[in-house]
Parts: sequence; structure tokens; C-alpha cells
Amino acid sequence: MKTLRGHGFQRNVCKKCGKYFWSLEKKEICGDVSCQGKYRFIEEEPYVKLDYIEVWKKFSSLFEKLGYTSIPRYPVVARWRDDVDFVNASIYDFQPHVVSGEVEPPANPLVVPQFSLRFNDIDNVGITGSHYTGFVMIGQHAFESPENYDQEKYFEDIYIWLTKSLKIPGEELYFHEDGWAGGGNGGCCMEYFSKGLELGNQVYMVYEITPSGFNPLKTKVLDMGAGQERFAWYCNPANTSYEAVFPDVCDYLYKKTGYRPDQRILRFLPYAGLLNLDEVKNIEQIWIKIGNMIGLDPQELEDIILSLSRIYSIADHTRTLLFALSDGALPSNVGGGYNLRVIFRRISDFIEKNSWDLEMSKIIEKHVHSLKKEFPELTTNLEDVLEILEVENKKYKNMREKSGKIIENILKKEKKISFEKIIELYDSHGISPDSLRERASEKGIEITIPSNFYSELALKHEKIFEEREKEEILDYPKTELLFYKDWKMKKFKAKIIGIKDNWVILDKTCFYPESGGQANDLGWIDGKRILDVKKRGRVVLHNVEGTYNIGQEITGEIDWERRLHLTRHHTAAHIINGAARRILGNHVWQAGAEKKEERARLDITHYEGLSRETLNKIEKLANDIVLEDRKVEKGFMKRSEAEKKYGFRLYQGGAVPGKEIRVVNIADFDVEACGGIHCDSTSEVGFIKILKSEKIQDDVVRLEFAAGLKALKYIQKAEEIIGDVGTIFRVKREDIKKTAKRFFEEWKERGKEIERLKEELSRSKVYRLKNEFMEKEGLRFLEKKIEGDIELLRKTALSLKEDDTVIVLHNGRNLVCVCGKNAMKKGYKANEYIKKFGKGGGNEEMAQGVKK
RNA sequence: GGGCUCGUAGCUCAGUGGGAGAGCGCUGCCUUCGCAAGGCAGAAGCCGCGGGUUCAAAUCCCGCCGAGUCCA
Repeated sequence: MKTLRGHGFQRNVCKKCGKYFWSLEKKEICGDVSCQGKYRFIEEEPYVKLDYIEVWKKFSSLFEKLGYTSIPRYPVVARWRDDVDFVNASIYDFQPHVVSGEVEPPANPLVVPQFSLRFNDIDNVGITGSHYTGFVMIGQHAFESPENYDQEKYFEDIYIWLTKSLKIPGEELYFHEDGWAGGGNGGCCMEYFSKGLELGNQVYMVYEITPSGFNPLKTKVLDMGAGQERFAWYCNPANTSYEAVFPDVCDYLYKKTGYRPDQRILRFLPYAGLLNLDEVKNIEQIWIKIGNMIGLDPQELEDIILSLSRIYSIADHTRTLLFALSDGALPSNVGGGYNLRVIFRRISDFIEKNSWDLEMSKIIEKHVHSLKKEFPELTTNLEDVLEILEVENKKYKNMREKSGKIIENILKKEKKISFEKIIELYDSHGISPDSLRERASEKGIEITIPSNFYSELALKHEKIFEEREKEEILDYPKTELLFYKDWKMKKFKAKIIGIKDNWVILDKTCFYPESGGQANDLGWIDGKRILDVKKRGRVVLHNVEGTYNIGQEITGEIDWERRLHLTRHHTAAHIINGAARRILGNHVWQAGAEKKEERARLDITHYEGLSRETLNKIEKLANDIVLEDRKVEKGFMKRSEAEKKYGFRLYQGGAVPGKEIRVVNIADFDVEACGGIHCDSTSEVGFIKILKSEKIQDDVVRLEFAAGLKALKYIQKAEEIIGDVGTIFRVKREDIKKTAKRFFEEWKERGKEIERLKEELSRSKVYRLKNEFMEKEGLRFLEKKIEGDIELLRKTALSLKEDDTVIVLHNGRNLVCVCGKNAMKKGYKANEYIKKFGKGGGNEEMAQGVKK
């Protein structure tokens, strides 16, 4: 505020939205597009002309001069967090541990060009000019103690950027004051606008929000975020926002599709911001309003803009996919990956419907080419990205083909399609009401989609919330973990410092508590069995039989056999993870793991199921690594240092808390942040055997494996099974396959032979029984006990059947009744008549059951 | 993470308690100088796997495996 007043700004209230804002001259209306009515910068000359990449170059060089460090962006897949899938804003890089003050930032203060993903306004992309599924949020951040926190300077720095670098005159700047809260923190913020466009927002996180009120934070945080896209547009006002951001890709798309914005577009641009589907209730009215203002038929305007928006969506979505896939995300049917599938299919639909001759790979390559000056890392995984897109395209094509068939089938059968059916088609088969209507009208069938379609759908999906178990916080000193000093320690002495129900708390322990997917140790305390070991915060709890006193000295002994199996399984998991990445590609990350005594499993991200051949390759490489006897280094490092040295590959097992993290490094092969217990070298793991793999969702494959003696045990068991099968067949093991195949074929052959014989038998019975009918009431009756199973009875009865027959056959237990046409007319119905002889049922012509 | 749909002949699918089916494809024969087409005949099924209910299960119930899809 002081800074603003110092620059001559004064505080006003907006007549339209009622917000407080600052401007150099007295103003009645604030700087937002919805209050100003249009983007004014479009119609005016820019103060400076910068292209998209130059915006960041200029911004970072200015802020470096102002004392900030410019750091590389974080991956868009937020693996250091367990609460979100993707990075949504630059501050996400530093949540939760840097913001909470637990971990020091990589630099301070800093600026970062953080690519961020947002999927909540997909329909606005390509239209408003300010919506993207992926964008670079330029972050300006500082993390300081209250004494060093200098809000005035942070503001001044941004002010310099706006007025000196972008040369925006003070009269054209508006600053909006607002309160701000999020992620349990609060404070106030300053949004800055120029000529209707919001350029950025500086947030001052200074409070922690607790049930009892606001508490001042120990670390105050500056969170400034501004879209690189916004600045680029502001500096290139003669174009659409999307042309300013991806000029090369737009040129390419114009050339390939034949679309190109003309003069009419320029008249529209100032009003683009009004078409925000979130904030507008009746979109048709807005089209009419804008059409009238710029003198264009609203329908024509809508057609032009929507066509262009498809091109811009393609440009935007491909860039988002490039970043996301490059950083290791995969399209999927569940989770965050589903968003990627949605945008992939959205652009595929646009391309398909317009019959555009476009290849996604070409567009992606163009993006890489223009972005590599700012993001050189995009080239490293390009090959992998294109492969993933190809697989995804196959899945899309399959889906199209399948849904086409489903629609065809339905339209063949019924001319009217119920509301429930429309919902089911969308929900279970991904057929949108629009495409359904389109296909139907091709066949001359009109379908009306109820206007409440999406609300009905939402109703069907109403979510049931599950309470997450809150972890209790125990007020005991941190337990000293002996297994990190010497993982081979089997016995130790310790003192009981707390008892809670059946759980004993020690000052130090060698028992590994269940964590990071590694099962807990078992063993004995003073000879009494331990039943469970768990961790709460930094305290280890031991569930133990017997009674103890606080202060008592005890001797703990771990079940060494079990520990050894768990350790081997854990190191094997890291080896397999590394091996899978080498064999399958850089998109492979750990997606979960469990290591038990008997066997273990590792979930990895991958886009298709694995063949036995591929598994064999992974298994072989893993065993090569074992035999190479590579050193496994384990140790604690500062988080920021570890990230610098090894990158985000560290976070394989998901989010890891703490300022110091433990790093497990298999020499030149695999590095992970991991708190588990590991061998000292790979050879200690022993033999690794992958037992099976399954695809647990579209982007995750589960590998089950065993290591060391447990792998041996598995092999021995498999051998035993093969041996037993050989004994049963009485053949050598080499012949088992051949013999099993022959047996199966012969078994099928015999089944058919039996069928034929029954047929034969039935014929001979028919021949014998033909003359045994009794005539009565103008019909012919037959009741007879014959040999044979139910199938034979049925076949025989059906063969004997003529119009005037009533036939009941039984074998003492099973019963069949068959009536001819005339018999049925006279009231002899098989399913009723059979009740006379026993219980059972069927239809009027034929019934079966059992005799009384 | 939650919901929904689907697994039947080589392929596409129908059958929703009681006889395992259709179309395409395949094999043979007829017709033809030959091919296409047609006609006739035929082969081809652990009805995804395992349990349960029932006199009776492709069909109903439970579990598992596999494929797909929507929502957060």
C-alpha cells in the first residue's frame, strides 16, 4: 500500500462489482473485463513487443538483477505430493513442506516458469483467450521469517516489471485488493490488471487458519503467479491470445486446415473475455450481444469463433499432452490420467469430424521446436511421448469403431431411445448424446436429448464421501531408529518410555514399523512375541504380549529370517523398477508397492499389459544387476540437495515428508527417496523371479515377484507341480505339454463321440417306441420308462413328437414331457401335464423335471 | 478412489431359468472354359474361471480374471 501511495495511486470502489481497487487517477470502474466490457489492449499499440519466449527471458533477467534466483520448472506430475495429480500453480512446487517451513526452498527468493495444468474449463479453451488446459505460470516466490519478510519490496519488484520492462504507464494499471485463503493458509492479495486483462496476482500468505482463528505463520510466503500467456498476448494485441502463444503451430494448423482468422475476428477479440461459460448463464444472449456490437450476424459469428476455437484447442491440448507425457503422466481410464485421455479424444474428435489431414506427432514436434529455448528438457522424452500417443490413438480408434457398432445395433432395433438408455450409452460406452443424435439423423431418426441430461447424470454420480482416518499425534520424543545405523543388528537393549493400551514405546528400536510398503518386523521383547509394529509420526509403537512398566530396561530381538526376506524384497523392488524403466521407457514410475515376507509386488506406470517375453527381459536385466554386485548406498540428505543432485526421479514411492530425506542409491542404476531397509549390495538380494503381471488400470501394470530363498521356494513349488502333472500323465516332463494337448483334444473328441452315440441310441429307441402309443380322445399317448440321461430322454421324446402326441418319458428319476400341436390345442400342455408325474417345468411344448 | 456395461463358433453378435443359435469367414460338392456370384452339405463351442441357489444355470446370486466406459 505504501508503495502504491508512493507512486501516487489512490483507492476506489468499483461501481459495478463493489471491489476495492487502486488506480493513478480517480476511477469509478475497476480493471476487470466483465466491468470494463471489453479488452481494451486489443485495439491499441503495445508499449513493447515481446514474443512468448522473450517474456520469460526478460522477466527472469530482470528478477535476477533484483536479487532473485531463476530455477527450472518442476514436473507437471506432482509426485512430491499425495493430494493432487498435477501441478496447478507455481506454489504447488513448494507445498506442503517448503511453505510450512519444514524444508528450505531451492533458492530464496526465486522465480520459476512453472508449466501448470487445469482441466476445469475445457470448453472455454480456444474462445476466451485467457483459458488454457496447460499454461506457464510465472512464479515469484519468497519464504521468509516475519522479520525478513518485505511485502513492499515484492510489490515494488512487480511494479518495476510492469512499468519499466513492459513500459505500462501508471494510468493504465489497476490493482485489486482481495482477501485470499487456500490450503489452510490465508492472507490478502493484489491482482493487477491493464486494459481489461488480468495480468497476475500477488498473494501474501501470512496466516494459518485454525478453528480458533488466524495465527501468524512462522514462515511468511510470497506467492505471485502470472501467466506467461497473458503477457505474451498483451504484448501482441493484434492477434488472438493463442496466436501470440503458439504462432508456429497456429501457422501450421491454418495451412493444413484452410481456416484463418480474418478481419471480423479482430473486431470480436476485445469481447472474447465475455464468453466465459462458467460465469455466463445464457451463452446465446452473449453471442447476440457481441454480434450486435460488432455488426455481425450472431450465428455467423458463433460459427467462425467455434471453428477457430477447435484449431486453438488442438494447439493447446497437444502442448499440454507434450508436457504431461514428457514428465511421465499417462492417459488412463482412472485418476488424473483420465483428463489427458479426455483432451486427447477431444482433439481427435475435432480432427475426425472436420476430416482434417493432421498428425498429432507433427504438431507436437513443432511445439518442441518452438519451446526448446525455454524448456530444453522436452526433447529428451519425445520418442517416448510419440509412442504413448500412438498407443492412445489405437485405443481411440477402437472406441470409435465399437461405439459405432453399438449405435447401429440400437437404431436397428428401436426407433425411440429412452432417456435411461441415452444415459447408459454415455456412462458405460462413452457415446455422447451429440454423436448419438448425429448418427441417428443420418438414418433419418430424430432423437431429442432432454435439456436436463447432464444434471441427471450428475445426480446418478452423487458422491459418497469417506472420512479419512486422522492420524493421532503422540506426545513422545522421537524414537531412535537403530536399523538405519546397522541394518544387520539383531539384538538391542532399550528402555520403555511409554505404554499405550497394548502398545509399548521405546527410547530406541531396531524393529522396522510398517511403512513405505515394507511390512513390519516381528520378534521378541524379553522373550515375549511382538504382534505388530507401527509408526505414528516419529514414534514407533510395539504391540506386545505381557505386561511392562515405564522405565523398564528390555532386550529386543528381531525375527531375522523375516527381516532378511523383507530386505531382499525391498531392494529387489528398486532393481525391478530400474530394469522396467530401462526396458519400457522413461515414462515408467513406481505407482505403489508392497513387500511382504513371502512375496512382493511393484506397480509401475505403463500404457499396456506386458507379454511374458517383455517380463523375461525385465527379469533378466534385474538378475544381471544382481550378479554385477552393485553397491547400494543408503543415507540421509537434505531434501533440496537431493533434488538438485538426482531430480524428481527420487520420488518413486510418492510423497516423502521431512527436511532430510533418505536416499537409496543403486550405483548407476536407480536412485529413490526411501525409508526402507536395503541390502548393502545387489548380490545380497539373490535370485529375482517375476511371478506374474497384471494390468490393474489403463496406465498401471502390477508386477508380482519374489527374491532370494522365497524365489527358490516358488520355483521348487512350480517344479513340484510340473513333476506331479508328469506323474499323473505318466510321461517325461518334456512330453507334458504335448500330452496335455492330446488329452484335451481327445477329451473333446470323446464328448462329440458320446453325442453321436446318444443320437444313435435315441434313434433306435424312437424306432422301438413308435408303435407303443395309446390312442385316447383322438390323441396318441405314450408313458414309458427308458434307459438314458435327461438329454437322451429329451432327444427321443422330441423325435417322437407329432401333432397329435403326448409323450412322457422317464428313467426312474429324470422326467421329460412333450406335447404336439393338436394336443396343446386340446389342453395338454407339457409344463402343466408334467406336474401329474413329478415336479419340473418348461414351456407348453416341452417340459422336464424329476419324478415323484 | 467410486459407479456402470460387456466376456457365447475364427470374427461380429442374438439368446436372460428348461432344446446352444444367426451373419460373415472356413472346408467339400453342384454349377462354370475359368473367376465372381449362387445352391447344397459340413466342420468348428470348458457359453471367461471358481463357488452357490435350483429337479434344471449360457441365463439368477457371490467371488475372481479380462476388456471397455463415465465421474471425482
